[in-house]
Amino acid sequence: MSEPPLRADARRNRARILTAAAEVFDEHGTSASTEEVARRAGVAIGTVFRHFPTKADLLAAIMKELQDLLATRAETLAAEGDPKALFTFFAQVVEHAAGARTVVHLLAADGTDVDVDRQVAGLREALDSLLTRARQTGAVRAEVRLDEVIALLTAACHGALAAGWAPDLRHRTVARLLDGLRP
Amino acid sequence: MSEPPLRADARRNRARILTAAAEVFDEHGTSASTEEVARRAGVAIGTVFRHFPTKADLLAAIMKELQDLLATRAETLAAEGDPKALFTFFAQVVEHAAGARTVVHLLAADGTDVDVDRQVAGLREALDSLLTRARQTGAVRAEVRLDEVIALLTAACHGALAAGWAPDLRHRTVARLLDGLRP
Amino acid sequence: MSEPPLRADARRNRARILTAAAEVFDEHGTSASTEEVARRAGVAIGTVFRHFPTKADLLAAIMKELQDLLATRAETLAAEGDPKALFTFFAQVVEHAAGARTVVHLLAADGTDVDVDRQVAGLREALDSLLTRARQTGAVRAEVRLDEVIALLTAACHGALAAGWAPDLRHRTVARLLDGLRP
Amino acid sequence: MSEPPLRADARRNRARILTAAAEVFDEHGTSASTEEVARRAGVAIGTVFRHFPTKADLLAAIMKELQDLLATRAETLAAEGDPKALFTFFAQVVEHAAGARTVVHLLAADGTDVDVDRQVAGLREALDSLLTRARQTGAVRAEVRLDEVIALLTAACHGALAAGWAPDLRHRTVARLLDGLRP
DNA sequence: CATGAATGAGTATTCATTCAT
DNA sequence: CATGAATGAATACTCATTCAT
Repeated sequence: MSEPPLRADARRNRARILTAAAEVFDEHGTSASTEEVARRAGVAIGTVFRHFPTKADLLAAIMKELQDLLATRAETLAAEGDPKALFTFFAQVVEHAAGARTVVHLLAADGTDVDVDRQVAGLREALDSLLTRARQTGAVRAEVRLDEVIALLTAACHGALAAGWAPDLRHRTVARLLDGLRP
Repeated sequence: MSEPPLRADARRNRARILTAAAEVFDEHGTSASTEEVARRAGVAIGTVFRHFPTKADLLAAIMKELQDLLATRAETLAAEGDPKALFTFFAQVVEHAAGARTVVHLLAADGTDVDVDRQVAGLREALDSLLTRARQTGAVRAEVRLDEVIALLTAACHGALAAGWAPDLRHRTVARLLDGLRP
Repeated sequence: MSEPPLRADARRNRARILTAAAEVFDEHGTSASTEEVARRAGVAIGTVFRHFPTKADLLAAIMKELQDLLATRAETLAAEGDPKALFTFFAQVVEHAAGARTVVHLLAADGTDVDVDRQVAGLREALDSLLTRARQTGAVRAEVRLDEVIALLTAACHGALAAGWAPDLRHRTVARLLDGLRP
Repeated sequence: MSEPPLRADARRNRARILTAAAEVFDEHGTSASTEEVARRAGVAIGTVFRHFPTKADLLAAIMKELQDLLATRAETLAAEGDPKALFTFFAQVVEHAAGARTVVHLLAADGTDVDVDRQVAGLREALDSLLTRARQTGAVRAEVRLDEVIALLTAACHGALAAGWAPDLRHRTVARLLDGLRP
């Protein structure tokens, strides 16, 4: 279970690769070549495969990172206790997605074999807290369920990304989506 | 502009290829091989490339067909004069998207070079009629704009497809989306 | 079952590839690269893979060809009715093996996944005829069984090839082997 | 010639690596990875290459060890004076080969660059003693020469290994081979 | 026009070997 | 000396596209 801690240079390379991969896949989609990732990271191709034995592993690792980031952000918001935190978070995630393909892949399976479902688990809990709080304070209608919220978020991210909504349209669209949750 | 009329067998082949391509790309995504399309259509690979000089051309043609289909359907609904026709159409499109990747590609560019924007034009008009009518009768809030409706539809289609929402979840999610448009 | 007949150029290429492959694998072992085979055959790499979708398929095809050759030769000898035909055939095969790795691979599995056993079937029958005849005429002891003959032939081929026996030694060794079969 | 004596742990590592390598190459053939050898030996890959600068060196070392083993065994048998010791030894070696690829590689070069000929020298002498004794006592025909015996042994080992003869077939085949040496 | 064989650049992955830690 | 991360050449296989039959 607990791997031995990585050597300093290895950890640095792992990080570099992840960063490069996120960039490359954001720019050219997940069909971009691993070689390009290696080039951008400034390492040899073998190094990429030493850290991530498979392209799918690399993709999964990117998603994991992103998931951790989002989950942390959601937890922070939840801790602050603002009843509208759900709306804030929702909008933030969509904003992020507008610029980064990867967010979208985190929220819904793509075509890749990466099993996202399991990875969304962490995010799910965070969203659940936000939703519960919003319901309790009446910011959201009582019958709105967690899976619907996730579905709407997924849809918005996909849309924002794939359709390339301009900022203004994006904001109005998200507003309409959130309107659907209000009492 | 005006191509010479195709020979009967050529026209039949063109149709077969389009049908086969729609199936194949729906099943395996746009990364499916052109060879597979040819196989399914029962023609040789050369024939596919004679009709569609590029894989992108083939994809574009599929979308064009789908666009025509949806536009027609929207116009029919508009002609019937039901104030809630917009909702009906919206739901229908999402249902279709749930089973067919291609709808999604019609509504938003992907990674392919296909210029969808121009293709959505026809659909745009049809949706505009539906929206106008819905606004006039008060089925939809006055400030809801056309681009928002398209954005929501795009998002829902992408979500339904990519996330593979089960029917129940799909219906509830679409309901929430439409709730956002109501007064 | 019955494939459509190949176009003339395709058949020519197929033959060229087989010849080239036999040469290359004889020279460098089965670990030689498919690219080298293509180069030697004067075709592009894709062509090799169009004819033989897998390296194993290519190897299998070579063996099949060789098997057919040997089986034919054995049948010819059997038809002539010489009681010592088994000895003649045995010696011939070993001579061939001395120069060509591939013979050896026909007679025994290697490390490759090629299922030789099934392929030897044809040869087996031919050898059986020769052995039966030899037993009937008393050229070979009654208790000698077919599998032993095959085993000895396998062994001799492997030895001749791998150890690179000089002609003189090869002949004497085969003589000793055959001595073991005589009454 | 005289290397500085190895440190205790270094000597232990060398031995471990040799044992592991013998196992691994027996199981997966010489194309097995050096990394796998390291893993099995419980050392890092660098350690393997420190002891054996090249994969070929590692293979050569294994063979050297095996050669010493067999030579010792042959000498012991020769010392005991049994006229049939040659047969016994022959059978033993083949039995060993049936389970261990490495024996085969000892007796004949393969595709590797290892120069086996020189290595067989020691074994040659031992076999010579056995053969001489057998000839003197009439257990073997007078005209049987040493190189033929070696060739037969080589052949049998290759056959037993590559063809995977079942025990029963193996015994009968060896019996036939030895029959060829008898008066 | 249709066919399907040929092309060849592109991709993920492996592995012997080197070298900084 | 041992470690194990980095290297990068090599390899099997795929696929859009071209073109001779």
